[in-house]
Amino acid sequence: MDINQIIDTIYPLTTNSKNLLKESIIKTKLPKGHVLFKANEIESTMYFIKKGIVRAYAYSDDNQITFWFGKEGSPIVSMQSYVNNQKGYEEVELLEDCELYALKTDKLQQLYLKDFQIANWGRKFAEFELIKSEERLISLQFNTATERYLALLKNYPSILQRVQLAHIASYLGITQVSLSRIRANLK
Amino acid sequence: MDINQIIDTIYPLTTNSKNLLKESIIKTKLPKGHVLFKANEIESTMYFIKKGIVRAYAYSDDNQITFWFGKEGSPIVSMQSYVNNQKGYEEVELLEDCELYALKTDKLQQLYLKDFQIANWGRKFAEFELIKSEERLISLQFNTATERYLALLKNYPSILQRVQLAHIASYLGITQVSLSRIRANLK
DNA sequence: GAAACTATTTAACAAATGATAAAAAAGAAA
DNA sequence: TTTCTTTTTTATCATTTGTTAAATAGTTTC
Repeated sequence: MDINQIIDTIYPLTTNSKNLLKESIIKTKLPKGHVLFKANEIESTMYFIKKGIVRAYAYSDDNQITFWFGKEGSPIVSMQSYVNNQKGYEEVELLEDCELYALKTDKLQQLYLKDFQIANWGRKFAEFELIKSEERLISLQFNTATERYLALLKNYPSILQRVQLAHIASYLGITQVSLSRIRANLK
Repeated sequence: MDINQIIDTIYPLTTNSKNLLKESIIKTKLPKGHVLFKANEIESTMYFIKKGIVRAYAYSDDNQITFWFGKEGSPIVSMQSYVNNQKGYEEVELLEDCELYALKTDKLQQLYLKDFQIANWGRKFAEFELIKSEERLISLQFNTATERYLALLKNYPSILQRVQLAHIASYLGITQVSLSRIRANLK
């Protein structure tokens, strides 16, 4: 997905502001398995996914628990770093070879204080992420594991081809054994 | 909690911008039991809580499931209305007599496009709500019901004195019977 | 293709939670 | 206080999910 489309979907900018923003964005390629963010670090870069799929996870005891998947068009941000300049708890791993757009967050913060349009773009960015977060929260709190699994397949049919079931299970808040059982019962 | 403090905690504004924002804010009192937001409506007002406590809930079949508590200083917003001008799924009920600051969201949207400071204020507002939503999501996905109950008590010790256990149970994602059992086991 | 490795499923039992009903406790009203 | 109502707890049994271990299926490497 092209960077122009990604930017405009969030909030359409005038040519001037858009160029200002794009000046700070660099395209990069990184291989499958690369760990983009590490836990307990302040991340200075955010990304948008041009091509590929990634997961964010955190450790609970020794277990990795996946709590987010990103695909084409998704932003990759460590929210604690982005918002509060503090260490985050999450790690982000590339599940496929990826093409990413990289953006230094300190540059973005400067633009927020300099450019009116970009400030509103940043507002809409946070608002849309908030909507997504709320939807996921409601789904975790209201629906059973089976319902969440079916909803995930509906919203993202190709995920089974792209992501291991172990990651999907922890994303759903259950063990892999439980997911296997759920899948067996659906047949 | 005073409106100046609420505004400044989100993002400190210059006197000018702050007055502009405060011009659109009206103080109101509403009684315990009042339903502030109804499901399937576009809400045109957002609030900040000066005094009191409220809950947001949605229906799952015939059951009300509480997914958020607001207390002094909290904003009350129907996110779907606020962000997308669409109907929300939530209802908001006052659990105590409340003093609220009311703000018409269309006025706020106008200010976002007119005042640079207020645009950045709105950005920080969404960012902080996003941080809170992510924290809650992680807690639902990573922790057991017992852990979530203990964390709630720690973060909000007076909640037991102010909110019925039935609301707390559904907030934790369990039945009231389960919560009773957890409380009994902790003794 | 065989061996080695990884991912997924199945099995068996334990622990946690749900559902329903009833009892007990707490609070409100007469 | 006494009664009535609401809230919370307890008890019982069903269902779901967790844990551990083993079996099967799928991939990669030589």
